[in-house]
Amino acid sequence: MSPRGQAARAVPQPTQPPVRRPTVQDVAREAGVSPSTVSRALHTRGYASPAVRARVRAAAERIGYVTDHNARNLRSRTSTSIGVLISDLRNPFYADLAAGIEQELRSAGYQMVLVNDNGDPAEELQAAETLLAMRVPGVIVTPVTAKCPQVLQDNGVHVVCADRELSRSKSDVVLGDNETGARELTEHLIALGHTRIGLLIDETKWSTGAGRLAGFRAAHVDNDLTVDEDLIAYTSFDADAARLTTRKLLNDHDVTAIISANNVLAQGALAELKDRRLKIPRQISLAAYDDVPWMSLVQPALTTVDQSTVEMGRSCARLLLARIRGELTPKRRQVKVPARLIVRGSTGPAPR
Amino acid sequence: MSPRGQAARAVPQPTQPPVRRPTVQDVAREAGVSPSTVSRALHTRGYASPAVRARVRAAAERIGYVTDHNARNLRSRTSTSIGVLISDLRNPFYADLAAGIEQELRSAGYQMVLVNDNGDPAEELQAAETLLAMRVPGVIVTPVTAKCPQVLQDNGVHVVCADRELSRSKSDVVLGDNETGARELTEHLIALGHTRIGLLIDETKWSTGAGRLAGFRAAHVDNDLTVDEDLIAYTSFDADAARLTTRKLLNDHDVTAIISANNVLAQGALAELKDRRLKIPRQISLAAYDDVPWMSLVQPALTTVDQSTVEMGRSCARLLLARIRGELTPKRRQVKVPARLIVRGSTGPAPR
DNA sequence: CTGTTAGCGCATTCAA
DNA sequence: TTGAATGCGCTAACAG
Repeated sequence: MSPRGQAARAVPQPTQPPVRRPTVQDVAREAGVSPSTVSRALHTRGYASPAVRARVRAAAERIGYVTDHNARNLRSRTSTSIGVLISDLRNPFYADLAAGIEQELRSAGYQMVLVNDNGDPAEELQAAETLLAMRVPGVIVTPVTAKCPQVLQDNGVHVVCADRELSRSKSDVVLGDNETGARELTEHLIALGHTRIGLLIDETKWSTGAGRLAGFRAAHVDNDLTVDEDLIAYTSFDADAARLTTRKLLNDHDVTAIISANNVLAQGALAELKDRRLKIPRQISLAAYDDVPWMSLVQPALTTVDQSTVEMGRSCARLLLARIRGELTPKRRQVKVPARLIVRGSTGPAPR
Repeated sequence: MSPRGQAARAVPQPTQPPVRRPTVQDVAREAGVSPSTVSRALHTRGYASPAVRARVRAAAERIGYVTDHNARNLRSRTSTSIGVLISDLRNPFYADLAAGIEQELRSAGYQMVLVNDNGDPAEELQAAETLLAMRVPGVIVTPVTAKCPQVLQDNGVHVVCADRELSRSKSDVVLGDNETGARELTEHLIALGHTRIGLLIDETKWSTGAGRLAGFRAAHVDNDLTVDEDLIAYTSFDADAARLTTRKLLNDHDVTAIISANNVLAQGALAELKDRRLKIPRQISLAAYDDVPWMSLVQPALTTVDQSTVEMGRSCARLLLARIRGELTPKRRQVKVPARLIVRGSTGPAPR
């Protein structure tokens, strides 16, 4: 194996020759027309008499003809495969996002090539190159690095960034309303009398973390509270780390409520609270950004912000397809998907 | 839009002509060799002197050459795209399965085309046709209908059925050890003194449901208990239905424990138990087949059977690739992934 | 080991 | 409205 670079990419194996599949030639013979007529009858709008069209389709059906996308893509320099690059399929957020994307793509006749980049810049870039090789017309990505969208766009591939944007991106983007969502969540707690609220957060460089933090701050400001910076607990992106960070937060400070910035961190926070046998919400309130199913199953159910993740995915797909079809002005589009506060049992009045 | 049939399939839009990308010709010129030498230097093993190979790769890198998969696939009659057909990406079971598949495929240089068929035979079949059009060499499917694997195989596409098999399938298959898993889970309850155990199950026609039911029965037989058929509560496949079925089960029978046959049904069962304020496991024990993350988060955490779902996905991919590469004898392969009992807090001694 | 030739299956010119 | 000719970009034969 070569060490690196594009030549390292795997290549088709000497697979046993697949069965010979019918071609337009075969259909043409069967229908008694020319190959080009078959092509037009099957796909192009206009340019084929209804009679011929019917005959050709019948013939195609009869002999089991199925268009060869490779040939079609090669010739027409288009493709109906769309690349989707996400960070972690096992995280319900990304799974929902992908589900929304796939649904919309499929109903428009497109296919989804899904790559899990594990949030790793190298894998993300490698994936981008694979998608370039596939000549996909567009990619939806939850970006890790600006370089990935960059490379794709430099090669004429349309890009929609999903969930977050990095610095000054030139691509279309679909974002959740992180600031509003976080503000409402924080205000909900403040309204319950909480003044010492811990924020468990993993990153603030992406627009997601930055927005949620901003909303958290804004809620304080709007209510004449000052944010105690020590209550902003920066942690790593996994549940175990979140648990340890929560432990430290509770040891060092007397917070009456905790907000976790996403669904994964919430797992860690909840685990720690349960471990300490703290009564929720009597002794401490817990709330989470990014509602996922388990949050309704625990007792008490968690107060959360629902990001409409599936809809976010659908939006991404719709936007990308519109772009590909040339239905949009050159101006960069930014779509915002609403965030919705869902109050459940895990938040209550602040203990005195 | 035409009503149905293959001609209805969407076709590439008149997208704006993409940027012109470098071809082997360009690389050849840049490196001062012939196109075929470029091809060999870049991909084929052997048949190119190290010097030339290096020169070609450097040239390719320099001008930003990226292989065109469409052209390559067309010419070589192979493809590195693999179809994956699953029922519900939002269900963590399928998400994990897909994640395992993708991981293994990607590390072997293959791409995953993911289709969510929603457990619908029509969508499944439609997806199969799309994958035929893409000329994928193989497909991994959690089958809904026997027709789907059938159609694919008839067209020379290798198929691996994942998680379950339908009737006498001719395809390779990767299954969980449902019978053993369910037996161990049931025996665990029996050992705790339970004799009236409810089984919440949605289907018994697929090998999954049938296997789990068989394991449930076997455990009873092995322990000289007779299965009360009324305690086998057949339900629909969603959580809400499971909840209603659980309600009925509890109303009509005095079970001391409930086993749910999968992770979705467990949601319904748990919801109903909580709604009734039943103390778990003091008043009733609850156990679930198919461990997913939330089951460790609820209080008490659920006793489950872990299906090694990600590993199951990896196995599927490995098996399929081996088949594609022709490394396997013609004989149909059946891989069994172990099931593992995980005892947590939701199961306890039977109340007297 | 390398270059030349040919053609994968299709959609698109252009003529008729 | 249809048919004939062309070539998308690549790799498999073959010859050298």
